[in-house]
Amino acid sequence: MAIPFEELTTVFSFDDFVFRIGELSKMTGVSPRQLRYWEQRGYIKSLDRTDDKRARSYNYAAYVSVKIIKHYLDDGYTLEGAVSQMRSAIKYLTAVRQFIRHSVTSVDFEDGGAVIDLGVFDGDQQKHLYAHTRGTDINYEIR
DNA sequence: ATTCTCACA
DNA sequence: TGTGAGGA
Repeated sequence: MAIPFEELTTVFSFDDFVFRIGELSKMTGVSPRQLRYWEQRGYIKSLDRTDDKRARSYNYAAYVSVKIIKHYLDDGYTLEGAVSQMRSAIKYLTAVRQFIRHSVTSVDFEDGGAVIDLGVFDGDQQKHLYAHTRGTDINYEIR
């Protein structure tokens, strides 16, 4: 029984994850003071604050950005350098994510491994490219 | 209990 | 960037 990948992506939305500054701080090891400062500098952004919500809130995208900045910061980069690395990393991640979103149409399982449908392969759009994965080993098949 | 802004012995 | 004040 193949799982329709698109349904999973609509049901499982990362945007449903929203954190406040204290939570994001614990999740990333970055102090609330730093988070506010980074936002002031335009490095990260919090969700729009409506009249009733005076406190900042962050989505998953913000979490990823902070996590990446923190990574390079710990690696010895300056804040500006870490932010630069974060921006390019986000570009790569976005490109890969988009590719996967549009290429993976379904996933099935056969004898312990996954069979991932990578969509139409030929110009006539009659055949699909399948990736058979077991662990880190990947074999391709046109069917 | 948390978060916010502002100022800085 | 940290910290404390004074509010909400």
